[in-house]
Amino acid sequence: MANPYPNPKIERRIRNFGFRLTPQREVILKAIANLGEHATFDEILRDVRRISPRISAATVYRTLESFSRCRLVHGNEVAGGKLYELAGEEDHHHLICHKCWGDIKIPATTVKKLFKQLDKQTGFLVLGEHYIFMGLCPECRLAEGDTLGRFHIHPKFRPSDPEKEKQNE
Amino acid sequence: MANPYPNPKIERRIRNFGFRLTPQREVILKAIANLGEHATFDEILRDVRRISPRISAATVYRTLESFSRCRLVHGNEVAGGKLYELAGEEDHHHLICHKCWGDIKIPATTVKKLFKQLDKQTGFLVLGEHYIFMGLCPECRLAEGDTLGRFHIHPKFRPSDPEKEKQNE
DNA sequence: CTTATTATTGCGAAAATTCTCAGTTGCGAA
DNA sequence: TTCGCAACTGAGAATTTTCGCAATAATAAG
Repeated sequence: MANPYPNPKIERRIRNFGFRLTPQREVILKAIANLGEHATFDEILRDVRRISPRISAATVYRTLESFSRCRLVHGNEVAGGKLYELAGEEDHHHLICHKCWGDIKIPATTVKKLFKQLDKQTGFLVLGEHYIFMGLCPECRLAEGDTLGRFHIHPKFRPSDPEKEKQNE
Repeated sequence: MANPYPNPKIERRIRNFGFRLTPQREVILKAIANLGEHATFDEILRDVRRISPRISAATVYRTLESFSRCRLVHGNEVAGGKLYELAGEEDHHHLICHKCWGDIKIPATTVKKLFKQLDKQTGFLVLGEHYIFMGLCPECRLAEGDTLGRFHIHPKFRPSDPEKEKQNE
């Protein structure tokens, strides 16, 4: 999607951290970009293998870790599993509804105010630029009834999900 | 520490969610309470086995999951691993310094303001009551130099940590 | 271009986590 | 108290994730 691999900014970032550019990493980065906002490990591996079937799972795990370290991708634990996303130009956070799993993206500036206040009160400097806040979106708030309390599992991580079945063939 | 097991509030919570009280869960809950603020799975399992050596790891995994669902414990991904803590009376959040790993606890009310603002702007109702914000504590901010950028691993999860060695014998 | 250094890779093994299943047992209802 | 349902447990299998290692190849220096 955004930031295809041959990108001087990205290359510089990787090298600045002492990491190296390899063909495998090119494929993996492209896969994450293609998959959009929130990709699971399985989705990434599948996409990677479509291009280069010989890339090992271990390499993908390790690359994801490396990319996280140089903040090229964000890896976030969400309701039962980890979701990856390419770190774009503008910092942002997510509001994810744990009922319909809708995702509202908010600019980092909205949250900056809180962080400034925390700084004033405690002297602590918050550095993360990609937090996920769980809760209820406007629609689900109205159509409420049960939810509150129960902890739902993200559809992508549910064992018997129609979405997942499709991909398994 | 707080909230030892024979506790009507806790029992009610568990049953309200359709979960059951068992001797194993009593031991596990006590272990988490004993271990204090942030316990790893290994620490919990070790503590549990000291009391009841026959409790299986699978049971501990499953119990931790169940307790999380009824919000009796908070499980949080922190720099390379998951840390568990008993959900106490007062909701709170954590500011963790990724340099010295100090932990500043802040009352939930401090963050409520942000959530209210998010509500006003988007209509989204944030429900989480136990977020962890990573960054730099007042001391490490001054003594800075390198850090920024690099992603550190929490001491409890470092493969060759003196802390961990002690326990392994 | 050549060379030395060292991060990276793929493989198989190891470790961690989840799952399956048959037997138990908590607990609500009678 | 007894009964019956369904949640829970332990053991082992299955799966996922990490690790160790020898071979490879990206990078920087000459």
